[in-house]
Amino acid sequence: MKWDTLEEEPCSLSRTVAVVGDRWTLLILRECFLRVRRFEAFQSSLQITRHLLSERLKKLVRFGILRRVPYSEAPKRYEYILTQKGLDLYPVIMAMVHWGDTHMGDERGRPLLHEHKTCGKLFDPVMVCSECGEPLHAKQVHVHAGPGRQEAVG
Amino acid sequence: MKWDTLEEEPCSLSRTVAVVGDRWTLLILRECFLRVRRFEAFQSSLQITRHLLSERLKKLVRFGILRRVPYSEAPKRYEYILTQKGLDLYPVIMAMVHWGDTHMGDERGRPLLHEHKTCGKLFDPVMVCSECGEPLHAKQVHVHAGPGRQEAVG
DNA sequence: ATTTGACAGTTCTATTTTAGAACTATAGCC
DNA sequence: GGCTATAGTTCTAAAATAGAACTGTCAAAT
Repeated sequence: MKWDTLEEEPCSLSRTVAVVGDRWTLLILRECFLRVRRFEAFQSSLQITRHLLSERLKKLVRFGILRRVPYSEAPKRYEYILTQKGLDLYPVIMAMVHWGDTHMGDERGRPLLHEHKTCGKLFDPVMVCSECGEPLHAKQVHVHAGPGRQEAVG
Repeated sequence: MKWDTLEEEPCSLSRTVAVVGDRWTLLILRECFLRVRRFEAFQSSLQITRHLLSERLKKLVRFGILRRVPYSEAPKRYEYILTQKGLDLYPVIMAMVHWGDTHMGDERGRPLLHEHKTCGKLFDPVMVCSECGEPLHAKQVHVHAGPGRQEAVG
């Protein structure tokens, strides 16, 4: 497959996968949501090679998910901060965390607990229907072709 | 990094990424949710090489995300069906689809529309707090170390 | 009875990506 | 001048992926 054109496929999943669909990118985003911002900090917490980290950060900046912001003038140094587009990936990351909590746990219990500051409680993320508010399940959803596609895939 | 031990890291995101964190696996799962079940069907709709498709399907079966179910005795033929563990990946896929709809769209509009059979309406998936039901935003969440980890990462 | 086609893979080589380590560059501090 | 911190770049070796061809089973067509 031509990964360089994946982002133009008439499929929103493909387009998302084109941008964040690899191991390192997802792990880098985890660090971003844990407030990591600097090259050295990413590198040492992930043990990613400097070369790949550099590449992935450039790509995330290019797609508008991170902003490269100077924090020192001399020498010039930058940090990488989530844009709104990047912050909007939170449900993707949290959905993966929740699946891992549910299906990949061990006897030691959860690695992290999440507190919702708004209500003060420890929570799990739940995906609901924007219209009726009920939790979503794959079997209750029917897919239609939208305007961005000729015929439905299934 | 040692990808073979990623699934044992004390981090639910790492563990999830270890299983579904690559381009082909995510695309294969999309097809699964669109009711694709057979080797030839995956191969022709994704244009994935047969070798990689074979590998990825084996891996998904090994992790209990797909079940390999015979549908013909002679010749022996199998199809791949989502288990409950696999169906539980729906929020992950839908979160990615929704992000793509929101941030990677073009002038043609959405490729697919989703109808919630329960309420009959076209919807978007929304991630909410299990405790108070409010939509989740990264900045309203505070992370604590859980029992499965010694010290918090951030 | 032999050929053709469908299906579900496996095997092989060439190309691309990633890992791992070393190197570059700027500037502050001792 | 030498040491450290930070943010990269460059190089070679190893691993993963692409692309095409091949295998094996059986049914249906010739």
